Amino acid sequence: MKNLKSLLEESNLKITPQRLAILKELENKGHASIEEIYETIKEMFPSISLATIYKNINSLKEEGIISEVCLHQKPKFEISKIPHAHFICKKCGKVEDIPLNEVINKNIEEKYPNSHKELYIYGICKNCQKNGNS
Amino acid sequence: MKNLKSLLEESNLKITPQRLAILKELENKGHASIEEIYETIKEMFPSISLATIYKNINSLKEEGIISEVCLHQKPKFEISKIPHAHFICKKCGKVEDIPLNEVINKNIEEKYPNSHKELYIYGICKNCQKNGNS
DNA sequence: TTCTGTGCAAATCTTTTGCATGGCA
DNA sequence: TGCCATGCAAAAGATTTGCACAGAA
Repeated sequence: MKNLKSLLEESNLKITPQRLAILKELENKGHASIEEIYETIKEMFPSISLATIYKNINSLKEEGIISEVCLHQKPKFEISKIPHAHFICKKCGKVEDIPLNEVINKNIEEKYPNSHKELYIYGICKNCQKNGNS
Repeated sequence: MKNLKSLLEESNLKITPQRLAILKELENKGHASIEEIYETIKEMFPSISLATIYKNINSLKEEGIISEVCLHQKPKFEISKIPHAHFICKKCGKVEDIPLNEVINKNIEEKYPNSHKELYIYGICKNCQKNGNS
């Protein structure tokens, strides 16, 4: 509980019971969706509003205190082809196919055998790196 | 155009101009979102409905003709920590942290230097592999 | 006391569904 | 001809916004 409070103290966000509850839930579960957070917090905190969860998740993300695990991004589609990895630009959303490197492939196969794997690398593409920062 | 038609012929789906247009758009762009598909097709095909795009994208996905690139999945959040990869179960949605393997890490760094990387491995977790197929 | 955060309600956006009509096989 | 696909409109779901009040600093 101490650590969570200090996360907020070191940011531009005020300490509120709602924010502490959200962080506590994330600490407990490791990963949680908006709904999961809402349902759990509502039990001890019946008056909390979904809008508050959304607003706080967005503030906490902007401050870098929390991260979004499945990058929220419009889903895109492609005609199915042989397995390959994807490079997805976090700024412009462009998707590039990249061949599934043998080294990576074997390495993951060792760790997660018999499992359909899909590899995504999120980054900033060459173009966006040139034109503007962050 | 010939190949696209045969994709449908070999499936349980009927050949319609709308479906061919969607596949053609995906072939041209490589990857496209629902909106992008809709906007482009509407130009030559003003009467097409967004619902038709959605329905067809879902049918084409079920037939395995197309794939979803950013797996549509409720976004989840976590307290920010040192870089690590995520294993995400495609069935139950559970997220597991996995350490960023040195081999993988270096390998990607060589290919995509100076780029904030996030690695996701989508698969079926041990639990779901046990309980039921597919 | 000041200013940010909360909670409600409404607005907006995204996706799905029902149904009558149209078109492929 | 039979049945699946389309297009419209409405429904359902997800997320954002505006505003008045409450609470943190």
